[in-house]
Amino acid sequence: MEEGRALMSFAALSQETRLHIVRMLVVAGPDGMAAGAVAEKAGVSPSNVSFHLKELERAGLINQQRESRSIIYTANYEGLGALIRFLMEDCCAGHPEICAPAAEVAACCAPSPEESLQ
Amino acid sequence: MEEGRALMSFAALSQETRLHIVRMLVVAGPDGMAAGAVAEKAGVSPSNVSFHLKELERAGLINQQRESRSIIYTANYEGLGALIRFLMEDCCAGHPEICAPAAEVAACCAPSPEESLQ
DNA sequence: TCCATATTTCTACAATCCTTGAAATGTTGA
DNA sequence: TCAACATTTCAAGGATTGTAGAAATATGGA
Repeated sequence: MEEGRALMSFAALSQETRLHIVRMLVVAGPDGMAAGAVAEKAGVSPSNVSFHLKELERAGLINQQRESRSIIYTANYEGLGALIRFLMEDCCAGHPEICAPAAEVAACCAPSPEESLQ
Repeated sequence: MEEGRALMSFAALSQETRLHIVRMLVVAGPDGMAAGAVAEKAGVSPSNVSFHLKELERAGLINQQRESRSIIYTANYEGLGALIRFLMEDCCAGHPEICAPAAEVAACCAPSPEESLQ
């Protein structure tokens, strides 16, 4: 991930409403949510949610696609993963002191491929 | 990590000079760097570097300590690690699609305790 | 075609952030 | 005590960002 994109991503996540939106969309999964639903759940006006959604998309953290009258937004897993990786290897230079705690999280949320059944 | 601190951390990292400073301090390791050295290496004025260092400290990403006339800044490994963890578990809800790539990085930069010799 | 729905774009304004240079603070050694 | 050094604080200005509401765009159905 290039630095410019990382800077945009950090800026995108540094705003409360936008951080909430990302969380909501991650939880919503591949089905995503329509802009209106996001606005309602986040408690902001349609025009305001549109402003923030655009910012998040510009940063590569969410995706959009039209579905009839609605526009459906989904979390961009690739973008979010790339940002975490940037933070670990580019920014923190892979320092074990920093990355070790993250490794624990990774270990418990990402079961190894062959035993991902339970 | 509470949300407010995460927001501050993201804001802190969303500025080019500050991102560079964090990188420099991570690389510098436990010895850290004096404010003046940071300013010179980052190519900004003393007062400007002071402004950014304060912001980074407020966010909990760096530490400071006076050493004679100089003030030595060091990366705050705990703070940086906590931010990565926040991004993985709180923000991204531990989604394997997002965290798996991070797990690879973690695996290669954090050797298991009993074989950290080579 | 016309209307209702869903969303975005535009405009204006307030708030925050970044930069700059000057002045202030704290530290050391003569 | 005084001068030099390292850094921070302050004040001012310009730039960027966030918010609100009105107007515009796109879609689908009567």
